[in-house]
Amino acid sequence: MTERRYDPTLIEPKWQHLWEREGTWEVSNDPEDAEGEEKAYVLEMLPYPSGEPHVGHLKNYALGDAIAHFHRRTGQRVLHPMGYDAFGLPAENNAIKTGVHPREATDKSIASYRHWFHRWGISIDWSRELASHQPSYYRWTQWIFLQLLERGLAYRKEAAVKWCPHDQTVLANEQVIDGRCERCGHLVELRQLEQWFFRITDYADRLLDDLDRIDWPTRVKAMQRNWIGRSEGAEVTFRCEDVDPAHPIDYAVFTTRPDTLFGATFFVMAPEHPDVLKLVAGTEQEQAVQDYVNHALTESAETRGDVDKPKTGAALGRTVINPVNGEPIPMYVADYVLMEYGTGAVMGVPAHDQRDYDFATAFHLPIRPVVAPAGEDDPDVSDQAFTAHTDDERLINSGEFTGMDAQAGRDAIVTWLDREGAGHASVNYRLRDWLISRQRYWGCPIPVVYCEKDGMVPVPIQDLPVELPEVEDYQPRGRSPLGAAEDWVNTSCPRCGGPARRETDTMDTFVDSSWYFLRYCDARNDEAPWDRRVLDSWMPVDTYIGGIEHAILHLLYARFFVKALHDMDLLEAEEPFKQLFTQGMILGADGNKMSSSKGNVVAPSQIVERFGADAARCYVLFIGPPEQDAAWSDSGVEGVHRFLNRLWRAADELLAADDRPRPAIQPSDPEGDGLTLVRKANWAIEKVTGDIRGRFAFNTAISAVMELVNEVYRHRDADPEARRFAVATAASLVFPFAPHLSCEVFERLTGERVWEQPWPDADPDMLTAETFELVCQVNGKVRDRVTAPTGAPREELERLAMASRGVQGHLNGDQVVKVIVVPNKLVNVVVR
RNA sequence: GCCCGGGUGGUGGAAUUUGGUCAGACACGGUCGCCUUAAGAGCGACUGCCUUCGUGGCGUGAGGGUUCGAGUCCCUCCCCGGGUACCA
Repeated sequence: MTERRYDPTLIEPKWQHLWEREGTWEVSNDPEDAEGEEKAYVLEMLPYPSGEPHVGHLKNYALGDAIAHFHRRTGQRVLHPMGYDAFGLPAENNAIKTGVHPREATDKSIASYRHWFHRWGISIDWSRELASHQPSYYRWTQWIFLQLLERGLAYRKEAAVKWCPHDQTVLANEQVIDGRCERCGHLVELRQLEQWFFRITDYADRLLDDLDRIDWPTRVKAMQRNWIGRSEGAEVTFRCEDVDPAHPIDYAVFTTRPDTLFGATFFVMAPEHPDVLKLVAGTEQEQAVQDYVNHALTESAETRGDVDKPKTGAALGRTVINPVNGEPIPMYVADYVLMEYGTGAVMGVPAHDQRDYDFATAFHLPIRPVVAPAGEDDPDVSDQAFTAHTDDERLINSGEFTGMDAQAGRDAIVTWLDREGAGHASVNYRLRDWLISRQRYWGCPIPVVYCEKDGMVPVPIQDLPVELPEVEDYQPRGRSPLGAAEDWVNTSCPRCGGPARRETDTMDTFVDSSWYFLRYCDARNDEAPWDRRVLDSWMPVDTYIGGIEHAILHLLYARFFVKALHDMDLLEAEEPFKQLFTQGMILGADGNKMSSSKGNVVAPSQIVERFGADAARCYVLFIGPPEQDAAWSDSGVEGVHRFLNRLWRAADELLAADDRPRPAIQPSDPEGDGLTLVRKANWAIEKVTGDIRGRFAFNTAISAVMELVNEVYRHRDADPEARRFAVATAASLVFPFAPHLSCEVFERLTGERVWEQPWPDADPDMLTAETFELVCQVNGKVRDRVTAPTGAPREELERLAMASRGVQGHLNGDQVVKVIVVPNKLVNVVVR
């Protein structure tokens, strides 16, 4: 065979077409086909199609593909599908600007993504492809919505919601970052609106507890725990008898420190609390309180949220009774108390809470310590005693509870409150229900209608999908653009047949992506979202790969969906993603996040055109540990390309001498350089396998193949059969990272399709040499190295070391105190 | 503040499983050589710092400690990145 240059533009399309023609990566749902094979569901987060894919996508899919390929070749039945998260704001904003239907830009972008996934040679089961904007998909998104509605997990309520004045839509709490819209950065306002919610708070405990059952990065788990924010404590009732002693009003507060109840010296309500103005009506405090509340409500979330801001507030001129000691304490309104958390009111315990301390100092309120280290009965409160915590804290100044250990006192006080009907143990969450309505066009319509007679009526399942109507104007004007499609909005009530109007809000796009991994399992099912038997055969996703930016939103919502659907008996799994892998970002060459304004964007298309898909894929995996961020380097890609080229030429040299394709079998009794090569090849098998399995260390896996190839170059005179074995092994091992080159080289050498070959097994006999270099230390310093037989007993190693010249030269006649022998490694002689 | 990560050459990083030699694999960059009319590609050698070149000294953010032996374990601290925050 004539010499051939490594030309990715020739070999890559060749294999891509073959895989496509043969549907190589399609996997059947028929249990008959499984033949006892284990399943592996490998999934990368689906892309939001916008323009062309960028290097982050390349890394994401190169990672997932490597894992999918590895599982296939180790005998697993692999589901590796692809789809598009097609609804969303960028396409819609573009439509507002250009007047072109968002579907057009979206479909164009999808075509581009699809093209590049083929061009990168990602092993996708294309028969399951989906996009969330297709009626055949969102029909089932609506179906799931109706299931949630039926079980009370979807509901409508009027609430103060976060409103983005720029995007003209409400936002979920999770989409508000530092008081600003996560998408456009505008300050978020509060609006009182009737909106749709999903009752995710019902699942707070399970979402928290089940984190212990999944193999996710600790930091993602920590973020979710943080977000759910479970606090254990007690609800305590304070009674206000000032306004009308005949009709006392009870105010509950939540506290995590019921043990400090005797230290409450004041009581504070949030400015939004509905009773604040009622409490001061007609009193001399009315004007001052009114002014303060107005000020607090108009203040931006940002200013108000500033922890370092001095405490402000206004006295209400009323008191409440502390249930434990009957003491009246003054009431205030202050903006450091939030209406959204707990009950919107708190007890002020300045001796044991920083914020209460600051407030008490500003308003000259008494500070009474009630918890102190054992033996201290009069701790110094000027010094913020609450910050110090010791193990032996006891209650002081606490009536009948005085002297109890803090933990026991806490329990005793809660028990007492319960008995007296003045409180009970309670748990609070930071997590709020998920607000899913959006006043935008490009989303999944909410399938309900409003009838004058029957009120809110769900659209019957047989009428799904409620298709998105065509409109002229995509601009939201404080209400959904869907409202303008009069023909669509006006409909008849499914219940009474009378006139009705459709819901015009669409769903948050996170709803679409909360169940797509379920649909892949049975993507072409027209009768149901999935067949449960099929679904259960694939779920859960074994390995899920994506960016850390989805640590809270998407991953929490998807977990909620799976739990809710499980409770409806629609699937077996209780967690969607058994193992999660969060990849790091690829930064620009300057170390900054890639952005067109910085001019540091690397387009994968350019790299693929210049060096080929294999080099591009290998490079993004070789660049560093995949979970870490890494800066792009042009010379780095060249280096990887050089390596692939060297592998190609190593094969080419062999083929130039003998181009008969035949299985590359390990020579039975290699010697000399041949033995070195065979050993190195087996070492590489062991190393690459270990690096992929268990730890996703693709960077070191690739470097091991590089070492093997370097070794082949170092021993060009070795026995050709040993070289053939080494080169074919390198080609086989590099398959998950550079599949095209791997296929081409492997086929030319052996006549076989590499993906049909089982993953190689290392020959244990070739993993250890007969001898090793024994390190001989004296007092921990290396003084000699001698050759010793592998597996030699301790005594022999000790004898060899003691006899070595280096050790003898450093004993200096000192007394040998101890000899440490580490088999197959070293001997350390300790002398004095 | 609280919760997660992390700090190793000029650079990205390696040293996996239970602490076990020689820290720095692999790659980038650099220096030199071969090949070439030349350039490029390719091939090969060297490349932590210091050095009075000695079988020399110093080196994994800083300081302590445990150990025959520490990048790896423990304590104290500093710095960087991320998440979260008047959440009671």
